[in-house]
Amino acid sequence: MYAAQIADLAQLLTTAPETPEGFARRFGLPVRERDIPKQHDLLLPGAKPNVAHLLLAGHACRSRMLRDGRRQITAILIPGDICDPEAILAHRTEYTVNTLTRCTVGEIPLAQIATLDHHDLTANLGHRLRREAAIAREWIVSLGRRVGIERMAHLLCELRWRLSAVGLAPQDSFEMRITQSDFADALGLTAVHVNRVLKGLRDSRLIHLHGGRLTVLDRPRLEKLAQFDPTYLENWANPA
Amino acid sequence: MYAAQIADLAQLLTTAPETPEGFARRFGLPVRERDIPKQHDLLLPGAKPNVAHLLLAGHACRSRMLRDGRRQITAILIPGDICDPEAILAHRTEYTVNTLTRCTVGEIPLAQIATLDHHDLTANLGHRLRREAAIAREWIVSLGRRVGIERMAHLLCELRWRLSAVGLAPQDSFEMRITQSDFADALGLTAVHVNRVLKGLRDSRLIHLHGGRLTVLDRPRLEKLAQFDPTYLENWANPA
DNA sequence: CGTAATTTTGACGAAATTCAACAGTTGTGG
DNA sequence: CCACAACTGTTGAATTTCGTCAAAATTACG
Repeated sequence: MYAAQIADLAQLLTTAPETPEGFARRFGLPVRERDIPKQHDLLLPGAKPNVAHLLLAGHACRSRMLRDGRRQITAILIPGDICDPEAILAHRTEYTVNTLTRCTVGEIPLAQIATLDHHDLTANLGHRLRREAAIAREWIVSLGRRVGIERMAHLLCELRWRLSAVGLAPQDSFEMRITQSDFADALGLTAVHVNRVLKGLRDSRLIHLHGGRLTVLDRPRLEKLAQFDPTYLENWANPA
Repeated sequence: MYAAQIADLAQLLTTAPETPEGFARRFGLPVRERDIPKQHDLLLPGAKPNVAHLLLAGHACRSRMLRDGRRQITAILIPGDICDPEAILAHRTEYTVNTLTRCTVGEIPLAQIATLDHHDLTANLGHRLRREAAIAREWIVSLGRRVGIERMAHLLCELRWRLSAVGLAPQDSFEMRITQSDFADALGLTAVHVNRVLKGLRDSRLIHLHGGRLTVLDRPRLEKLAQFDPTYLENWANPA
């Protein structure tokens, strides 16, 4: 009975998230809204959550810490992303999720999700997981073969694209309150070097960054510098 | 009718691949064996293959090339791995797959796979894809936050673990005919630096490398240097 | 409005790259 | 089976990219 509804979940890949009430009305799934402060843990590795976490507002990340304090962010989450998609299937998280800014997350009970049509559910989640895998591959390319400024440029291109896809980047401008230190942990650089790299992009008149809002001033030139090819983000319009 | 058989496909995650005849007998799937020379393309991005490629022998990789010739390997494939798991679900490859050594691949017609129980198939493929995603996350950590020698140590720990899991690394020793230049493209380093890093590991008596065979001499110390935590590879024993 | 967090800048150092030359290995055809 | 060519591995010196340390300027926040 939920089959037609959950199939529409695909829509969440291409539209901005909404209020829990609207979500519940559209998809027949109860969502409990919760606000989390910035720089807080949302999930720990090995957790067995009984709710799925849908990011409604703010920016979060998956990250891993080495014993000596070095930290690497493995994914940046934006509104519309599910923080722990594999936990829904495997009932166990693999990583830490923490907030980068103040976040609003929607909690959907796994018991509710289990009542959905299994075929549609795995199709939708598989879809998201393949998309995330494609993004991870491109991060590997960035970290391995792009120099600092190209790496930053590529991440900004990716974020602009993804935010734009959910309607959160009008006029190539979007809210970006992530700390330079967090950018560093995502890009495999130091905070100091991130600062220099951002200055380079500003001096080249490629971006404008002020008051937590980032504007891409010259998208073609930024994408050329980053060698950004959005193919890996496209072709995900709808699950089979 | 194939349900029980394909469920056993999980076994391929934990046993060495075998001859096409044995495979066909065990799983009821026809496999055409094919030999590919080293450094050859096996799949190109955007291809719509009508067979799935199971690596039976040798080493291959997924890779991406930037316009200026820089190349990054995003995954190393060993016997038992499926080269293009998402192509089975999405009917479209996202990346290039090329051989690093001479390879034997088993080709399984997608039409045959389509006859299998859908639930078991997605469970098995989802399983593989989640495992690969976990490996990709750890590569991101390596490329972002480990220095050269740690990066190489970590990759060798990963390969030893995975090869051991399919019975191809007795006494912590395994065949490794991958070029230093290919190691470089996997680790985000230059071939020259890979050479120095390998010399460092040899001089520290952590590994022995001769005649295409790599032996881990001091596994605890190598894993400590790499901060290798195999959790991300474990817990994949069987799909749900 | 004051304190903490973050950003910015400079000087210096370490990790990795580039360039170049040479040695060793592998593969091939005569 | 040898000779040769092509590829792969090894090493040194100079250079670049990025990191570390430190301090000042700016911004965010209770």
